[in-house]
Amino acid sequence: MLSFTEENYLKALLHITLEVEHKNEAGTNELASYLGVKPATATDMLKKLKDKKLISYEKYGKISLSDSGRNKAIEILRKHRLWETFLYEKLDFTWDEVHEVAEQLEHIQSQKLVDKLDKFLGFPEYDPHGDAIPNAKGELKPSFKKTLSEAEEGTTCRMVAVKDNTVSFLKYVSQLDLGINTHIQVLARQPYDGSMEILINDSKITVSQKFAENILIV
Amino acid sequence: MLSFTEENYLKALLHITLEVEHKNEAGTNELASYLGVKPATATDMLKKLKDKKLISYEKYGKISLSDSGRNKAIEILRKHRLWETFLYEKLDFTWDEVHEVAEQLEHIQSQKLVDKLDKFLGFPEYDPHGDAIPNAKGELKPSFKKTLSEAEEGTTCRMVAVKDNTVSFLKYVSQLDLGINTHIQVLARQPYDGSMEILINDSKITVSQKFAENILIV
DNA sequence: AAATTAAATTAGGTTTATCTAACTTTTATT
DNA sequence: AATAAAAGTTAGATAAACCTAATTTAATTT
Ligand SMILES: [Mn+2]
Ligand SMILES: [Mn+2]
Ligand SMILES: [Mn+2]
Ligand SMILES: [Mn+2]
Repeated sequence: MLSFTEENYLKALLHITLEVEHKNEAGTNELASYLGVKPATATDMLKKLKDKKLISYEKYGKISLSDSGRNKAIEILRKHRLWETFLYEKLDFTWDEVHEVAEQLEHIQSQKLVDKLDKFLGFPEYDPHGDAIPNAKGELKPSFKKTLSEAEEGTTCRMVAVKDNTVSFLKYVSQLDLGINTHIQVLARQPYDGSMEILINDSKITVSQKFAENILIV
Repeated sequence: MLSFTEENYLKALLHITLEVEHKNEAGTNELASYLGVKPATATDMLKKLKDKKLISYEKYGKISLSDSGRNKAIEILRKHRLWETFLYEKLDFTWDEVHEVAEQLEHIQSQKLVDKLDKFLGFPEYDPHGDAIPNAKGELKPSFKKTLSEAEEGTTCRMVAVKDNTVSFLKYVSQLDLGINTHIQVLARQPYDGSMEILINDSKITVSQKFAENILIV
């Protein structure tokens, strides 16, 4: 049985390696800064995770998840996203509130609970942020790649996910009346700073490039 | 914020002091054995809980919960019993499976989650074992006291709770077709060993005194 | 190629929660 | 009242997860 902390290291490695396509490895400092600990602390844990064959790693080398480490990490990701969906769908949490609580719930150990929760929610495929939920077999759909900042002027697209999961970003998105499945018409892009004029629900708004880079579309 | 472990000590103290009416105190060894740790370990924690003013305690003396310690313990008990109810009512867990998972879920920190869960469940008053769920104000109904072993021959009573929460007991109870709200007719009590002949759902069965002492009735 | 910078590790501590073994205090029994 | 037993505490260790400061190795830049 893995500790709470070990699980968080595995999950962090999965997130880092999933962030950039075909990257598949992480550095000690990168991992430490992701987790908010010092590199020395991460080094200690890396030795432990290596002993348990959850990662492959050599002194001064890059880190990558082993098959069993990856499976474990995906299980945790699955629980995280199922719990977020539960909180959002059944308990009326807003999408900016779910993550913090799911960070705790994802560590509850009970295979039966995960399976029953999945069934109770109707085997959802996406969480409230549009992220794919790994299924019971551990299969994870590739994440959406195209951002609003890449949309052509004059086209219409549909928002399918967010890249940034911070409370402040999510609150801002909701405030603009934007959400998963909102249709967005791209009116114009300002060449100077990449800000965009878009039409949603018949109202015209302007968003920054930074903002547009965090909205995923199809 | 209390640690997982500190919470478990408070909860244990509440359980011990609730077990016997007007007892309201516990000993170090009693507490340690309840928690499955050594008395020396408990002594260490007692100093810490005293410093935090969660218990009142003097060296070599008895332990009792302070008001704030009791409130904290009742919050945890509330969460425990709400989660048991959730697992039982919404996820189709059996009543012998819920406790183990609730032991983990009771430590999730989110006031909003507790309130929303309570509402989602329709503000239940009793958990799957017939134990009262403390309400949002921290009010806890007194527990049932009369056991089947005390029922008069020839009378009919209704099962309202169980005293023993172990998996083996609960499974045995279900197997006998007994559950919360089952009506029980007491046919006879064997003077030799206190075993009882009872009628439930038109079938006659015999249960031991030990068994009857763990069935609470009205 | 040498020097500089960045990345990672090691050494030595701290805190929390646990243990064993030895000791002290309290309670019960003769 | 003396003794024995039970209850509880203290001292000293260990393991997990973290830290700072110093050091080593690898990667970049001149
Ligand atoms: Mn999340
Ligand atoms: Mn999410
Ligand atoms: Mn329980
Ligand atoms: Mn219960």
